[in-house]
Amino acid sequence: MKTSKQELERRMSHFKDVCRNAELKLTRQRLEIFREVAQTGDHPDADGVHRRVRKRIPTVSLDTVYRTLWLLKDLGLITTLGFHHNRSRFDANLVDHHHFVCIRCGSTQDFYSNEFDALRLTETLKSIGSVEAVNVEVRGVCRKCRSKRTK
Amino acid sequence: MKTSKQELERRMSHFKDVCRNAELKLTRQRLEIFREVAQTGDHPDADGVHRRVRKRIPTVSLDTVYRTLWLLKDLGLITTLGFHHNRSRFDANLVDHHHFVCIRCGSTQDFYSNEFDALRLTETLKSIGSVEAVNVEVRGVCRKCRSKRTK
DNA sequence: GTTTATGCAAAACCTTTGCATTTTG
DNA sequence: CAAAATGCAAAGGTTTTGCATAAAC
Repeated sequence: MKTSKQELERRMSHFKDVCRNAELKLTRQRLEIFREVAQTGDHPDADGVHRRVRKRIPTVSLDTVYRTLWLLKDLGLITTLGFHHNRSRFDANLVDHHHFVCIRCGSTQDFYSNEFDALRLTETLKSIGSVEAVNVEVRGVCRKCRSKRTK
Repeated sequence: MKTSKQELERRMSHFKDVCRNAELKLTRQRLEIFREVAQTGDHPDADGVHRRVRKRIPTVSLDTVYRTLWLLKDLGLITTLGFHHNRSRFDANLVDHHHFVCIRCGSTQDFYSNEFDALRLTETLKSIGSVEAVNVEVRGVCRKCRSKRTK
């Protein structure tokens, strides 16, 4: 699901604010790299971001993409999610949400659930440590993959 | 939490059954690699398994450990879980459970929760695909790390 | 004895780092 | 102009692969 124009603009503007506040330079690379992650509904890896940003900035290098993505993570502008095929993947959706991961093709879709968000933390859990985030990962086979091999 | 003697024996015997069924050879390496994962309560990466197995079989190579771990996964005898520092981690606990991951040290602890297991799948979710497993990942700071830097 | 698994070494892969050059504020 | 970011190339770390040797059935 692609990000709406409105939401994208909100994210871009927040991104600029945070950069200015942190006295970070607003380079064309940073703008395009963030826009790419903020714009897409899937959860691209560094190489995917690089490939797409290169369409706008043909000379951008993969290491700049990596440096920028980790920087964005440090700034709290994006998060990382579980790997697939040994690659980190990035997500600019900061609203509480959960993931459906297809065990065949690895595609990940966001979904929302009041019930999942309302999960109470058990006593056992509290004794393990202090909780920062609860994320539900649902694994299964997505529609596309199901229709491919329906036996 | 270490696996009980009884449970370990159950796992070993299941492992042997599955191998025989698949006409796979029961080598000393396979036995010790599986035993190592089945025995421990933490969720070691390939290097960790290799290091520990080498105590019993000093000549075992890292690539055999990898090949065996992926084989065990294909056979459904172990599962992989989210990465930490770019390393795959392995888990022989096949009973429904959830994970607490420490965002500082990366240690992962299993926990059980009837409430979490009973999560109903919403309609939205059903439309995304068929569900195989629901896993809750709780991120936070574990007790050890909390006592280290209590500011 | 035949088939399969192992160990070795080298390759493949993703990610990070040092440094000269370019760009931003 | 000073400070910081980029691009390049090379290194670092994990995982995979080809092939001869060794082990299991």
